[in-house]
Amino acid sequence: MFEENLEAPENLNMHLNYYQKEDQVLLAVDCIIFGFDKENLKILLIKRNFEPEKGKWSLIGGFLKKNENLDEAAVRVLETLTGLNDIYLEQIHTYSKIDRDPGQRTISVAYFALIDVDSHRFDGIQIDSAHWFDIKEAPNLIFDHNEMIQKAKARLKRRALSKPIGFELLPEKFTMRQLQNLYESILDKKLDKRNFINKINSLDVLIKLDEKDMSVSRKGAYLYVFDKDKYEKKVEEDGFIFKI
Amino acid sequence: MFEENLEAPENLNMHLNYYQKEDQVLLAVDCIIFGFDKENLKILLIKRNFEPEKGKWSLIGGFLKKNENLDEAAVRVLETLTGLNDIYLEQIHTYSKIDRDPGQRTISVAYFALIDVDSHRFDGIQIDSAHWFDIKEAPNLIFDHNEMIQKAKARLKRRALSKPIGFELLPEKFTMRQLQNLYESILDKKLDKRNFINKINSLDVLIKLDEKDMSVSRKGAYLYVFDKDKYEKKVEEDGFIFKI
DNA sequence: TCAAAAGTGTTCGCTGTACACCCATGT
DNA sequence: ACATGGGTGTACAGCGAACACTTTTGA
Repeated sequence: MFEENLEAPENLNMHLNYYQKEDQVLLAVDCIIFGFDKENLKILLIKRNFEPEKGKWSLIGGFLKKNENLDEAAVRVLETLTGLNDIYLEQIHTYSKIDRDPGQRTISVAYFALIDVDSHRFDGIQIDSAHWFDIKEAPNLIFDHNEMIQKAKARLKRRALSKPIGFELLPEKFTMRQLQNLYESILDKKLDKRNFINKINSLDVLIKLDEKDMSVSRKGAYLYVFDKDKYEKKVEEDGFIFKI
Repeated sequence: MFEENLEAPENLNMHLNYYQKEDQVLLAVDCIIFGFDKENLKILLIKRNFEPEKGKWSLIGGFLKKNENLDEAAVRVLETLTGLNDIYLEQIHTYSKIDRDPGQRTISVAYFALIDVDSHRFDGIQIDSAHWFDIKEAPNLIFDHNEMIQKAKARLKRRALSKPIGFELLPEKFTMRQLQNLYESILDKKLDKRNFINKINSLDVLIKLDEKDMSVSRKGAYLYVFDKDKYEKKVEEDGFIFKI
């Protein structure tokens, strides 16, 4: 599953002699993977099938390798799990409590990732014990992973209120209702439909299509796409800041 | 993380070998120490007296030890330098570019710290090559330390706009002008005197003393103290958020 | 015809911002 | 008397928040 540790142990001893005693530590990344299924905010977890804490739910993670930086390690871990490599990733915090991992002193750098659940059907999924949980119904996790999720949720909220980050979680085409559902999930509160739409429209970064999504209502709802070019031009020109 | 290696001691050793060969790294902390001298925002730097990059300016840092977590390491580094141990500290970001330190692969966790320059006269200062620079006039730094400072400044700005963090940087008693100077330094823009005072007063977390600071003007300026109890009570009761 | 979701504007209060003059005192 | 920084209030615009009814169409 995690193949960080599969090379020959030649210069192992050298390093052992120098650093094992005082200074070197294991460095891991753990990914808080948020998803959205057009209805609710989800989080991707795996069930451990090994000891300790076997059978318990955990974040996806892996160890940093010598030839990569942390961002690259997070991308690799994510790609190993999902087969995807074009995912929004952001470093959150580094956790270092001495006994946070009962097995061995391990420092872990938490990342959060945003995925559209439906568009990415995970053909490349490597771990069949992975499961999407509604963010409200996530189980208790091992180690300090609950704490990591709390921080990631706060970060997501903050990001959603400043950058149009939500669009990373949506399919290319989406309805206003879906966008609103997403923001309600992230902010964890109900929003007024008219105020929300007025606000979004005033930002002027969406393109309304002629197409309708007929799958939910009889009347059908217009589909929109995010106009990334327009958004980036605005950021450049007037320091435009997305704010809901 | 994932310690597949905890079932039996044999297993453990096997994995230990793997880890030491591949995964262990040096972990450092670097501190961005902000100070305020009643006039301007400052940053504390030291001149390196060892290779590599000897003679260049750098942040204060040190390596994580086995018996401490990162927060404790940051406290220790700061205390070693300044003799102070009751300082506001906050983790910012972890830097891991492969060749960021030409000497050896080192991952560094950046912290920012807030100190009132005048109240703390650094009797315990250990490194005589330390120097306070005006934030606008800081020299070029080694490695990725410039980048760290940029992020720390952004974090300080954000914090100053939500929590009354500025009071960490001020002496116990301060004038409105000093508080405004501080916020102008942090936000890097001029503020309107009347609007600032009105805003601060409406927050109702300062106590106006009868005492005046006569050192600057002929008229003298009233001194204030931050009412921490009142602030904390407000946070509890009405989820009060400091916002300037 | 009815059920279920989509779509659409206006009003009001608050908050941020712009702005100018008198006060107290030491020299 | 004057120079220096301290201290004070108002008016306006823009934004967020509250709020209800009509439209569409498949069943």
